[in-house]
Amino acid sequence: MLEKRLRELTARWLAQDFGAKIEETSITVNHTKKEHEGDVTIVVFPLTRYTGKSPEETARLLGEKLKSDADIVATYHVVKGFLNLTLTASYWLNELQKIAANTSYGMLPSNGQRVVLEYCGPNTNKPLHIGHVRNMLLGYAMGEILKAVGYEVIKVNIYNDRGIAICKSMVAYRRFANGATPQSVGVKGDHFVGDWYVKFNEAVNEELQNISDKPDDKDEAAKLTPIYREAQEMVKKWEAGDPETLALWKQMNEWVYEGFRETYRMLGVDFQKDYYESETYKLGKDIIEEGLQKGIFKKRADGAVVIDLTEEGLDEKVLLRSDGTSIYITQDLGTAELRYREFNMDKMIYVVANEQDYHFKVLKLCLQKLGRAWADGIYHLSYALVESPTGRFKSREGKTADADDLIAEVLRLAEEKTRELGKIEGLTDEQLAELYRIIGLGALKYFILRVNPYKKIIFNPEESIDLHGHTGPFIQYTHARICAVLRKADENDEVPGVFCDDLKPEERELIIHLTNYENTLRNAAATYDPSELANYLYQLAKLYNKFYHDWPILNAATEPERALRLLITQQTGRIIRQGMKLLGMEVPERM
RNA sequence: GGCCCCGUAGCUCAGCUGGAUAGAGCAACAGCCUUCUAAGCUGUGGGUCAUUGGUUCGAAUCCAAUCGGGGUCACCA
Repeated sequence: MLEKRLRELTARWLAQDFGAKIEETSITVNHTKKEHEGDVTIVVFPLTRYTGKSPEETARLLGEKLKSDADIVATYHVVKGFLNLTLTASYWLNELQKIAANTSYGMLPSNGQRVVLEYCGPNTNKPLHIGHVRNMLLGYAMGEILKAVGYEVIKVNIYNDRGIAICKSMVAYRRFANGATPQSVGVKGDHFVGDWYVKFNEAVNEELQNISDKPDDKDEAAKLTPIYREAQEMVKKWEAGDPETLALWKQMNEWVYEGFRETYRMLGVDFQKDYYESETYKLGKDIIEEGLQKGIFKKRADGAVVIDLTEEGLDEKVLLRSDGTSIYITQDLGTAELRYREFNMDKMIYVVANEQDYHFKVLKLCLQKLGRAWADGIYHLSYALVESPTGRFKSREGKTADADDLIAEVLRLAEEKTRELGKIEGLTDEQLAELYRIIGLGALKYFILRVNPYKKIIFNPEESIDLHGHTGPFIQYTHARICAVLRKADENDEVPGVFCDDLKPEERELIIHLTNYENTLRNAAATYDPSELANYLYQLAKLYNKFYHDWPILNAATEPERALRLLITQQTGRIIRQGMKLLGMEVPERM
């Protein structure tokens, strides 16, 4: 790699001419800023303490050295303490050809490591909302990026399928539905069940009016209503294994899963394994026992098991209820252990909202204290909420937060815009529907993925989904353009052979950017941040559009120029397609 | 109140382990389609990088404090 090589050469120079031993990593090699001439820049300020010379003189000496030693350096310029190197055209041409010849460019060899990636994690009492969408897009993209850099990835989902929430839907259904089904009323299963959840809350409010002398706290008051008590009863019946309750529970959850599967398919996300809280909620008690025996956990006077994390700057945390039943963290401890036994993974990533930062700190600490070496590989991919311009999306606030509605809306926008532009003659209805889907989802997915996960997203339903500028469709459009060029090139049956030996600035920049692709992937994986890839692809598309605008490709003045530009075009298209795929986005061949 | 995260152009966001005159998009205005897709390209205006202090050759970036916004501190998940 170029930067590494320059660092080595610089370090060797310092050693030979000045007897200085320095860490290669302490030498900064950057891309040269636009306003200066050059491809890469070595910052020489830190080197002056070894050379004992001024920054300018140091840069000049190093420049001379590199120019004579490294045959890839064409010229150099010194600006203050910056050494700007321009590499030879043949170096860049060679890099381009290496990329073109490498069929697995952007797919690094296996690193022998396995990662379990948990994402989505919905409750089964209501439909998916925009928060889940961010979660799923992040989780899916992260998984694909990790695969690309050499991990074996097992994506898993966890369903919170039991407890008071689903029982509320069940109670309302039993009371008011008269045996209706999603099929009978023509409603998607998860929405169907969610509607009964809403109905439950309405019923609570109605019954509340008949209760005098109720507490000020609304949640406390609700617990006094008959229908709420019925829900609590149902939780107990469920835990007791009452057949009738279990049957209804299974039926309603199955409706929900059917609905979820449809949304997953629409978003293009997948899971290799599902976990259900109803199956894992009792897990973890043996770990609690182990912790007690090792003296890491302790039993409080009231019987609850706790861990003291005050030394780590946290609090004392309850891990098991005083009545001996599991709570969230108990089962998460158990599930983690279970997964390690099943998969023997090197890393486990949880894509979960940042509200649970504290929980995952505790979880990781507990496992580490228990001596689980693999716990070091736990990473909480924490992401911030998606908010409306007026603040947090409330599930009751309306349609805008619902995942399915959101998807439908972006598809509609894509169709409207595509029709308006009218470049779609000759496409069948199926092809058109496919195109709207690709573009609409591209807009939505890119909008969410381009933002750093730890930053909150302000989502304005009216304005946020754009098809111009820094967007998914912009990148998709660039790909469609590239395809159009390549189609026409094929017709003329040209064979790229000889290349021209000088590079236009736009060509040079594109090639440089293409050579950064694998590094970007590694970075995105190491920082668990798909937005790095998203922004890289935007830069790439932008550079290509500039190049496309400024230089004729098919009608280039000379054959070597034409061949070079076609190769650049082809490789740019390839990286766009690949990178977008990792982010979960498709690219059309025309639009 | 303790702890955690965020604060960059009117709006939405980049800015890699400290490096040159802080960048994109949207919105506004002005241009570019007899040549490969104008969902594009070019230009103009727009900034006390929340504030103050510190670290050093150099700070949007690191440290501390302050001010704003959010989260969390449940035997909920």
